[in-house]
Amino acid sequence: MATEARHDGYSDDDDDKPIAFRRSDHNGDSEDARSLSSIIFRNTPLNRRPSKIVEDESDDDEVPIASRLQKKNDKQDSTDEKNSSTLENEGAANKVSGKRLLEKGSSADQSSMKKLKVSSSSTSVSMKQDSLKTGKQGDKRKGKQLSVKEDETDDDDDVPIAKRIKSSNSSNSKKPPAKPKVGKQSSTSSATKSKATRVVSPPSKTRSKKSKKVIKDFNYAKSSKSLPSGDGKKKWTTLEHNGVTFPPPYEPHGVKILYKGKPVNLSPEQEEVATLFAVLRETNYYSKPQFRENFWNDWRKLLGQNHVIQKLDDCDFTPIYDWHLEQKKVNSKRIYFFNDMQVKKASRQKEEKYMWAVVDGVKEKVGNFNVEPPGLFRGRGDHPKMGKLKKRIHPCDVTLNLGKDAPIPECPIPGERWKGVMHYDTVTWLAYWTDPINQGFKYVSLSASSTQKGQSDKKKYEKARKLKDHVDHIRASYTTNFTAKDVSKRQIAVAIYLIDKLALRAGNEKGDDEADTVGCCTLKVGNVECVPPNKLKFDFIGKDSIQYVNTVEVKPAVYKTIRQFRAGKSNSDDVFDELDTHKLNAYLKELMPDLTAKVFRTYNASITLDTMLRQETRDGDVKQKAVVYQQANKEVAIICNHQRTVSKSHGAQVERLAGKIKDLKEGLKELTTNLERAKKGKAPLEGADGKKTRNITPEAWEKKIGQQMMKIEKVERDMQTKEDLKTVALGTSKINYMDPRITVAWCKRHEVPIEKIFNKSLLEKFAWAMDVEPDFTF
DNA sequence: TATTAGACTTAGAATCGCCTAA
DNA sequence: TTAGGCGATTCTAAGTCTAATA
Repeated sequence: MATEARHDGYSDDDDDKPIAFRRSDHNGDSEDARSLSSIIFRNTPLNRRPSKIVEDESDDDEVPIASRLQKKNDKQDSTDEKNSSTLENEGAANKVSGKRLLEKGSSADQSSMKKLKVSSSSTSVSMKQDSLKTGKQGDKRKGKQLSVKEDETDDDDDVPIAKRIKSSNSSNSKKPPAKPKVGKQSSTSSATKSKATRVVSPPSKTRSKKSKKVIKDFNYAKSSKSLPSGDGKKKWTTLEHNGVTFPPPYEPHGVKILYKGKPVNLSPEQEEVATLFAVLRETNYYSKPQFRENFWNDWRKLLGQNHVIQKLDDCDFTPIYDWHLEQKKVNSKRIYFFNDMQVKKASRQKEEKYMWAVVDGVKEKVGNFNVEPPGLFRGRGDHPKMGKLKKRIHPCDVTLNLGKDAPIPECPIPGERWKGVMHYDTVTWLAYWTDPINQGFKYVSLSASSTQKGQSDKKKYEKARKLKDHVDHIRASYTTNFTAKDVSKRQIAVAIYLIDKLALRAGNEKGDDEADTVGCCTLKVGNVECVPPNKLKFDFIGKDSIQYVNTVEVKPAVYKTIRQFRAGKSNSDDVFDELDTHKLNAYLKELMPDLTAKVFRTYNASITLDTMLRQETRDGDVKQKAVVYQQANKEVAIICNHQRTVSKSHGAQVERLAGKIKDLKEGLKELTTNLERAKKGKAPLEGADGKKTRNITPEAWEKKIGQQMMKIEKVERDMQTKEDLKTVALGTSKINYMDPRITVAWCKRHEVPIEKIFNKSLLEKFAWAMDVEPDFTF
């Protein structure tokens, strides 16, 4: 069915291209290749995988993204067993078409499509009553409260058997300290000397009702007996850090807003919130009714019912906005003054203390040591909570995670103290507080360049590589089930097909207090249209309220099944009404250990990159090779639907380039005329600026013409690239989906300095991948 | 079995800061 | 000197997924 590929949302532009991939003359073992990578690359044993050569498939266009990429050149490489062994992708390099729309207007209405979630409030209320009564609103979350245990002796009874088995099997299950941690504060801390920080129980999902007891003395530190959550595996043995920093307190500016044209006095607290609103004047939020309503509800609480301000629409925030612009201007200029540079340096030095943690004796960078400042919630899309006031976080909201013997950091705000300290070695976070908007947790963790994150990253890509060995079987399995009698089975089969073929996200259920977005399992009838004879047209709002629009040709059995699932339902009904992500992932685990829906995205992204780089890389300079990489990166970004908004200046930039092309073309015309004149022995014409042009030989004019044409080509290429990438975000796939070892190996094979592809941050993040052999295959 | 807390990854927007051209 | 462009970095929202719990 070779023709199908042309209709399933992928183009077959490459079909008539010459077989592309040729190995560089330098293999990875060459001296050149080694010297190239002398600093970053170190040769380590090849990460070999079982050899597997798959013969051409007859039905490639029905095969999901990755496998549709061709392996034309594998045979060329077959002398290199390691390199050719695992490519299994067929057909032309396919391209997802026609889905680069940021506008959401055409998307099927997803509102009122949400399922009602069954409330557990009745049970959680009683739980709350039994639990800790610290009186802190921030402790509450979804029917659960943080507890601080009073009696720690009878711990294991509270722990489920499965968890206890795990605990006894690993050293990481060592119980948290039985003794209170009082007095573990830094000796320099005056605030914390007087008020001992509590050692509280963690936000553990293993905590049972029995453990939830009221702490009588807030200042009395207690150890936690609750077992940690996370995956239960030990993440560290010793952990030290200096806590987190807080934004400076609000400094009132005294600029008055106008109410019905008259200046109004505001208290510092009221002014602070008014300023948070005023500075957003040039954003889309400012005019959104939902944003304004939520802001007004929260601001009004601060103003009080009897305040002179009774209506938001009668407020004029211009004076504060102007003040804000002025401040911005002043601040941008201040940097040029020596004193301000000094101030900046000093503040950096102050931050330095919080930038690092010591994990098992190794100094690691902390990712986000600054606590989020107060603000107005900026939920994406049509988030029902947008505009709500995000209150200021204080040290008493923040719980730290530290090694048992680590000193408790001094609280950075004099007179205040941490909410608590725990010693929770099966999680990676260093601190957390409760998100005042969504009652979830906000974590402070190590940076992306840390060993911990690196290992986790590597594990992720190894799992995706493993999928390659199972994917044929998985595809055979879901294909068989397209016609299963059992509806659930059929729904699982079709859902996995879509996840595999289109790299859709799993699609968890969402609540009414979240933006109305969908993924595969939550697709509504209105999101999928059947276009005869066998195409599906998708139009829905996905993660981050980014629209996904795509029309693809699918297997007739899939088309028929989707039509059945839609039959007799309204637009707001679920397509997969017998399916959720739990069932889907449970099924995937039967096919491959630890397999979940998201692994398909990583797999498809990485295999697409690997295959495209092998096919498309030609001899040429580094710049040309970098363009090939960018093209492959773009392909992956399109598959994953990674979009960005068009920059405000895009139009002007393109216009400028168009003007440049026009000028260059006029110049070319002049050059051609002068060439003709030179051939006839005539002097060249005057330049456009009226200046006399030097008389040169026809050969010299020809050379100039060649150079001019190259200039034109370059600017035209730049303009095209700019246009092509105006809505495509390349970074997300580079950071999260494409196995960095593919990139590193390709750089080694083709003598492209890795710095041309990875910036400083990525080099640090992917340090674990730098040793890969040049013949690494995903 | 369904629900959801908790921990983590993934995501686009906003901001920063360096460079270049006018 | 300034403005603008643009890649890098920071910020924090919004997903996924596991396992406890009702």
